[in-house]
Amino acid sequence: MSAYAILDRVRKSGIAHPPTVYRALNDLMKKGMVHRLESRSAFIACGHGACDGRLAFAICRACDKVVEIPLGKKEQARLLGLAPAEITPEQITLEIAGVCEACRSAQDTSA
Amino acid sequence: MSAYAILDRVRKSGIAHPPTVYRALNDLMKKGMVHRLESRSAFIACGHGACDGRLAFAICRACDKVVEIPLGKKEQARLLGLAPAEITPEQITLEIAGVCEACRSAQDTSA
DNA sequence: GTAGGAGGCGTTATGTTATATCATTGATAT
DNA sequence: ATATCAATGATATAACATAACGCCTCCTAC
Repeated sequence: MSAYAILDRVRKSGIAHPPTVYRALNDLMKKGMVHRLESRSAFIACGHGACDGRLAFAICRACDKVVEIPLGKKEQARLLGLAPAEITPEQITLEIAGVCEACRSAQDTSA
Repeated sequence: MSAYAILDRVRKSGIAHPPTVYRALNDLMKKGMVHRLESRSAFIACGHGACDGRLAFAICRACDKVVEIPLGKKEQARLLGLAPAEITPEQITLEIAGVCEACRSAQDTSA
């Protein structure tokens, strides 16, 4: 969901302004309960309640379905290792866009 | 640079409105001459004139310096392979945030 | 050559995402 | 009780992006 979609939802249950929503999202992200999809400027509730490790995401470009991909230590290390010597890596953003099974089927049908 | 930073620059050399800039950026991106940094909502000129292959980026969180990281076929395949069976992967977004050497030194000095 | 239409470009307007800033409330120590 | 500071609430605006329209050019058919 976008931050403003969230805002619309919570308005019904009380007051809410953009900064309130963003503050809540930031807190939840610190706790690993919400993740941000950089390539979509959107947010998603963690499917596991809370994640500690780093995650990648697979995102359907048609229906926006998102699948979390936990990154093992080896994968994390490998990804961090891609950074040039000049930049000490700290954080990984990995998002894989594609088409999910359902949308691919729908596409075939319409074609 | 952000799209609006570009806009400010080109205003001096004539007319420019946001859609003009975004259209130009989109064309240049198709040609591989400009890349978009999803995690920053910003754009960068390709350091190589033009890239055909997929790229990752390393970005200094302090000074916004960006280093392009060409992804070899093996790395691309490995990254695409992280996608779950449910989603057929098409595109990779990989951005590594960190601190560059210069900013790390500056930090040490001030500490 | 000129009427009609497709596509590109400039422009206006607006939509979407995010944060700076100030006010208010509430807890804490004295 | 009151000064102080932190957390929350609210206003306003900044930053990023695109929808939609009109004009102009260029191509084509006649």
